Amino acid sequence: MSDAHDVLFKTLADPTRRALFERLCREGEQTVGSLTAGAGVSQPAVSKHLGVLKQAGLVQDRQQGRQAHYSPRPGALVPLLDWTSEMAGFWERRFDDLEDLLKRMDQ
Amino acid sequence: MSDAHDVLFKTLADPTRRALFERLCREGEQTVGSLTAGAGVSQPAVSKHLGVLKQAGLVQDRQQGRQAHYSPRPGALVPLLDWTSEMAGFWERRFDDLEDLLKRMDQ
DNA sequence: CTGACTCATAACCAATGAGTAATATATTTA
DNA sequence: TAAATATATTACTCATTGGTTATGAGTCAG
Repeated sequence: MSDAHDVLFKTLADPTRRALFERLCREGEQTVGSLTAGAGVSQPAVSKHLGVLKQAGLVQDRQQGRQAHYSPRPGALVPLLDWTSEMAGFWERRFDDLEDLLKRMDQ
Repeated sequence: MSDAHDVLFKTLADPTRRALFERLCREGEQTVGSLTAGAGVSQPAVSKHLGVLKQAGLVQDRQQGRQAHYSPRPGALVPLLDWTSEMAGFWERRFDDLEDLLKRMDQ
């Protein structure tokens, strides 16, 4: 029952977590320490959020010594983009139908 | 602190609620009764979800006698589409930069 | 007017989840 | 080896929320 959309929406619904993901998208790969500075929460909280983001396939990590470098995973947002476009598309189509109907009635 | 993206993601994060919105997008305007049939939950639950969707600007309602007709609100998904495109765009840009760098190194 | 019908609201319960402090693990440095 | 550093994990608390049943408010039919 719990499809890809579910995981994506749930993961991005939390503002702290979404902010972390945004920073990674804007600024590229960063360590947990760097991300913790600026996030308004503790280091364990950041670690947990990164774990959730990783589980959702939104980020990947690379271990280097005692530091963990996280970066956004390209393509992870595609299902979200698809879903949104599809939903918007349904309305568009119905709007076209309505316009067609009105045009036909206008004749 | 709680911006439009927050409301949209939080609202769409619940699968039951997202399913209701999807049905409205696919099939167009429907009454609460019609929506309750098929949603796996009680009528009050559906009403509450519709209230949240309405609060988020994702749907609108129209009263007709004792029935409430709900329909998706066009344009409500635009901020979501924008955000997703923007995030995907950041990676794109960085990817281009990387390619440029590799090309320059190749010379 | 009365009873049936449609939907919203109220009151409550159980589960989820985001946060914390404390601690464990692993790596670098002195 | 011992201390310091970087991150993950554990155990816990607290607020939020999605679900329920019961009921209220409004509308239509007999």
